[in-house]
Amino acid sequence: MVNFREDEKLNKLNHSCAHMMAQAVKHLYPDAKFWVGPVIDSGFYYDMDLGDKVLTEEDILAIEKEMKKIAKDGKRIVRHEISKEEALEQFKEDPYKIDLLSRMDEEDTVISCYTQGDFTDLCRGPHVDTVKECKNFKLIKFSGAYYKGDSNNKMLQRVYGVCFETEEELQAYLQELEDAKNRDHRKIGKDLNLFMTNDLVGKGLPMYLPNGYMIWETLENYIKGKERELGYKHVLTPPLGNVELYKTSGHWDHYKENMFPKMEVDGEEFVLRPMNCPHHMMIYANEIHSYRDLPIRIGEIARDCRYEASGALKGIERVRSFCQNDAHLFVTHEQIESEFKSVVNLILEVYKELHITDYHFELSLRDKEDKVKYYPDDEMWENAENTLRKVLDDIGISYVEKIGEAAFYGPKLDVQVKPAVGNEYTLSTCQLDFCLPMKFDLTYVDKDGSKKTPVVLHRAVFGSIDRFIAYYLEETKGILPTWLSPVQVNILPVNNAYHLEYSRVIYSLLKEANIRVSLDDREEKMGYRMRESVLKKIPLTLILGQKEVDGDLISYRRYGSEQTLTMSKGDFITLLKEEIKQKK
RNA sequence: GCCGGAAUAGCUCAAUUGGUAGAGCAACUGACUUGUAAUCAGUAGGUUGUGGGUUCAAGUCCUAUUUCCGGCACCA
Repeated sequence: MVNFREDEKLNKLNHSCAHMMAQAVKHLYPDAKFWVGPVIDSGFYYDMDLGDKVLTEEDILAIEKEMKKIAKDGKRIVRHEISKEEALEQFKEDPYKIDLLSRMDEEDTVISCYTQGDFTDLCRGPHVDTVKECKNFKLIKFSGAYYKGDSNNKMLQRVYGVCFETEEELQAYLQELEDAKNRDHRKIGKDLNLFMTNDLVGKGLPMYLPNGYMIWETLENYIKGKERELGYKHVLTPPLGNVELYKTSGHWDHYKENMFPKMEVDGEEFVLRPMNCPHHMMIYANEIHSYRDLPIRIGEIARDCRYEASGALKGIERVRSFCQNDAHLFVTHEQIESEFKSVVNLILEVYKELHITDYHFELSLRDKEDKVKYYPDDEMWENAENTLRKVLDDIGISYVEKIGEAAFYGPKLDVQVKPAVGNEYTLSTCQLDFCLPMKFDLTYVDKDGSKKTPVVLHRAVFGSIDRFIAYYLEETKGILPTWLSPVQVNILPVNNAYHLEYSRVIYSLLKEANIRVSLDDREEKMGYRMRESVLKKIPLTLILGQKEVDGDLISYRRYGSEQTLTMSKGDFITLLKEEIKQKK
């Protein structure tokens, strides 16, 4: 999908279009005041103060109409410069402009403005030459947005739009947006009967249906297998714990607002756990460890519950109860590098095997100024951050550094992906932590007999299984590879009277070979059953009729193909087994 | 949580300015006995998310509430 911010031409065009929209809004709402109107990856927006006015669908149409008029009129966009003093004087009635001007550097004594017809706005530019060039635009969506992104502030009106050089490009883009809705995991999940929610159970609490759970279980077994190969030991811990556990870890202080409230039982206070690190810390603390035991790798498919804001909930991507594919690696300082590398390599390997290609790495660092959120130990942070940088440079993967995105206990490497609809999110993560081991007094006995504090790596390859399934459904448009498909083979007897018996034989044969197989023996026409098989996106549909019975053969049709191939039973099973093994 | 929008049969959707809640698919029954994306006929299916209100009359208007959707804020 096109990126408006990175594409130089589109960036300029969309920025100009944002100005044109502001001009149209000013025509319709003369008292309108404007905050910022940047170009973003998906187009442009403008944040506007319209007093008490809240925009409606009709208003947006009216703004579009006014924009068309302005574009048709085709005024030139003219740049001119004024001094900061002049600017302060000119915009003294506009608190938003004054705010912008006050944020500029001391050295910025000259301010640039852009004027088109009756509209002037402060702006660095650059812009296109005339508003005529902005005629191929569309306003996409609108909503309230907090002034300066702070929920304590007033809510402004934000309108999003896109602008292209040609009408054809615009239409193609709008079509892409439409198509994206069709691969939304919420739609696929409903269509394929993968998961559901129920008001009586509660919002943000998805339930996996047999098909969805088959995908879940297959992914769980896959990742646990990978982890076992790397020496992870899996454990099972309860989804709640004493609130003291979280006071000790620091999570209570940092996140109690986002936890389900504590409950009292027999004089003790419990919380549904928002994460399972503390449980794993206690498992480590359960026995004395020698330096010879490290690294110790504890893994768990662990259920956590978080009180996510109601407005944040989305399908199975953001929920209030989910399962992390979590693990904690307890290591010595010397082992940090190699273990961190091993985790990154595991992530890369899994992505490769699952054919995930559209992702990028973010190195999330602390904000040095934020003394509240981050554990106050400069040396620790410097060390941790430099270690992560070194490993990433060694492996040779590119990443962007994000200041202020670290966890309160340490820096982390996040793998970011973008869903069909909505904002990008973290799929996998690996976090370095010098902090929790100290808080829980974790130790190991070193060579010289002294007690040392281990370092912990928190990591999740499938951040949460729920979210991973959401992402994978969107990546594959619901057309899952055979190894992950809830039903791998669907058998259609041509005529039950003559071919059902043979179909049952093949069904048993596949079942014995551990293939997930179904037999559609309903008294319906072939076309009807074939249609359903395709709609369910079953990878392989077997057609068994007289030809197959006589020759002891099978014929199959692959999803997405109209070809039918015939081969021996044995060859088919071999082919299938290989395909599943290869995760194609 | 905040700003807006939506909610009609299991699913996808209809229902003039307020005036008898419908259709297709799915389900069920029967006929058809089938070679690659929908065989035909019939039956059943609803307190229009929920609670109040306005009205002779409410799916439609008002109000509260729940859930979902689009953004914002949040995301250990």
